Amino acid sequence: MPRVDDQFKERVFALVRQIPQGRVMTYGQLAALAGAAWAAWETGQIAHFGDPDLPWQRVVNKQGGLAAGYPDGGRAAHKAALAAEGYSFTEKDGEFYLDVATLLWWPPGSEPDNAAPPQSQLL
DNA sequence: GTTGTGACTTTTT
DNA sequence: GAAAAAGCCACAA
Repeated sequence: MPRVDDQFKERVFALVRQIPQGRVMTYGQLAALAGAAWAAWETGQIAHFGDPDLPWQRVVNKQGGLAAGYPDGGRAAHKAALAAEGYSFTEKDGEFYLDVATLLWWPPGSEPDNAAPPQSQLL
């Protein structure tokens, strides 16, 4: 029997799979929607080992930056994948950051009062 | 076959 | 500003 609930993992997969092109989500967001805002780290691990077929390229960190451990080149591959889909990001000191204030997407029915809270907690 | 460690972030103290 | 903690899964010895 699972220790907690495997639904956390499946929930993350479902969310990522529902991310429309042109939008992005954050690990903390997926974790929060899955019921574990403090397990954002696990979300990334599950992402890599759980279902590589999902568009994890649309998943970025809370800073709007790129995933550090992305396969095949890490951030470079991630940035290329985003650019290939028409994402607009800003380059900063050799790293690329997305405009989470604009590209951040929430699943239907789970949207907070503000589509993009500037500095408030996710929940 | 079993055990131990590493690893894409986020939050809190 | 910095450090530690927190759901896993996979690989190696």
